[in-house]
Amino acid sequence: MTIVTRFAPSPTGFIHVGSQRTALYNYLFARSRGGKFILRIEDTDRNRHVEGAVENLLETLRTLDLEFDAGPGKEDGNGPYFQSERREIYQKEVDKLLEAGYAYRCFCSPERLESVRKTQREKGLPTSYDGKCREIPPAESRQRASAEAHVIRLKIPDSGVCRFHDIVRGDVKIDWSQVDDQILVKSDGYPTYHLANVVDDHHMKITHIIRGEEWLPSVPKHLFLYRAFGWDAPEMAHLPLLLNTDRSKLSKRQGDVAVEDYLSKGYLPEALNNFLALLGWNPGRKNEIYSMEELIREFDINRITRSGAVFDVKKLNWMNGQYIRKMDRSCYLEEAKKWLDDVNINREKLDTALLAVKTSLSTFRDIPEKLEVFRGGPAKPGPEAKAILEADSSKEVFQAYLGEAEALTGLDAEGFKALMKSVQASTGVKGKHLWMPVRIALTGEMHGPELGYIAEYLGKEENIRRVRKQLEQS
RNA sequence: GUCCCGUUCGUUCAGUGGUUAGGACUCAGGAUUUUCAUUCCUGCAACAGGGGUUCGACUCCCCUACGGGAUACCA
Repeated sequence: MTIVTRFAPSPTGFIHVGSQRTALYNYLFARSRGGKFILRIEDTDRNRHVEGAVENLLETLRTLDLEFDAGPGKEDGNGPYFQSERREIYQKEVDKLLEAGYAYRCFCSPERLESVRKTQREKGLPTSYDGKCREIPPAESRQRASAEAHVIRLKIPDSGVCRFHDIVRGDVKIDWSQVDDQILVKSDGYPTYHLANVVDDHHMKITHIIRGEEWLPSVPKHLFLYRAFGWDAPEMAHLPLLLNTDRSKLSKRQGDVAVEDYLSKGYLPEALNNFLALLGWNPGRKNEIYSMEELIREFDINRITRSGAVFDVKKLNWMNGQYIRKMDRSCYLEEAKKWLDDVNINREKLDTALLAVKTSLSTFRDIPEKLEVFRGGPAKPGPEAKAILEADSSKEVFQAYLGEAEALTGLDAEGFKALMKSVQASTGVKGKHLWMPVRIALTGEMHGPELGYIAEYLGKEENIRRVRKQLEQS
């Protein structure tokens, strides 16, 4: 049997990182088993329609390298992949349900429903539809349907228990009495998620549903639908939720939740995938860094964790830094150049500067700040730095430095090292006492990237100018 | 309120009856380095509580507590 999974987001404008993980797991599972991964757009809520959301979604999925085998713009005969374009299909299917008595029309107003719920809650009863329209005779129902606003509801059994198996949760049982007569078709004629997802999953031959834990309580409704239609239900795996630091459901209030937010903050898609993959699953090895190929090779749906996972940015930062450090020279430079914030930097020697800060980055957005040391003149030294500059040995170093530097034709990192070596030889000053004064003379700071890079970036003339200026001042 | 799911270091993930309870992130200390960063080493730190079952429970069962989710003409 060919495995078919799907990612079925509703296009609300951006992809939640939780959704990214769901998509990723669906993708990994399908790929690891030689199956197919499908993208379906769940746009049945017209009130939540967001312009451009689908385009953005497709673009983000592309960036994340989660390629689907069928979906919008990639038809395979089972489409269309927008639910809004599948209304005739739902209509046809729901008619069968009506015919067979598994569903019924409900003419109750939203106001009445709200008041019913309210009294139920006050009495401590589970809130659910009270079944007022359940027993309207078919003929009368049909007649009223043409004139009155109505919805179509599922006729859930009122006793017994629904048992099912979930790959992540194991055996779960829910009393049918707890299950509501779910609305299948809204008064505007659009299907609800419950109807649409069952019908589509069947028609699209989905074999495994991998989705968030919030859907677990709805499973009986879906199972009832499969049974009513006479279809086999797919296997299911309900994923644990992603949480805020305080363990509440990951929300916008407490930080970024959109994939797009993280991308625009300079996180690499690969790092994001790697990080999210390990939130709720692990291959049982000590390693933490996995390429997409490795994730596909290692992924095992039976090793998915059951409890919610806090989205820990600190670890993401570390991991992203690992990915940045691992990038080869040209890839790194190409990416890094997208993150410059102004032109106040020597373009010709930009590469030198960027390479110099590579190991200190956790995201690409750190670049402008890290590049600070390269632009403008040296900073004004602090008290501690000043003390170092004023030491006698420092003056000796500066003098020797100038003498040696003048004779040079040019200055690169390599040449700088040689230069320092010979200054050390001629002055007898070494280690910290040798390097610190030079660092401070060149940058004004006591910390920063490797000095060789800085010297190379400044060039011979500027080196001499700054050191001379320092010597004259002290 | 009702139903469902969950609970191992601060975080994340291992560990499925007998382990000095392990790795990673964070944090602290140390080494390397011209500084910072990197890298490496070391350390701190956990089985929610109570009952069972068992010769023996982090591991199995029950209860409690706590956390989360669902209870929409949203998905």
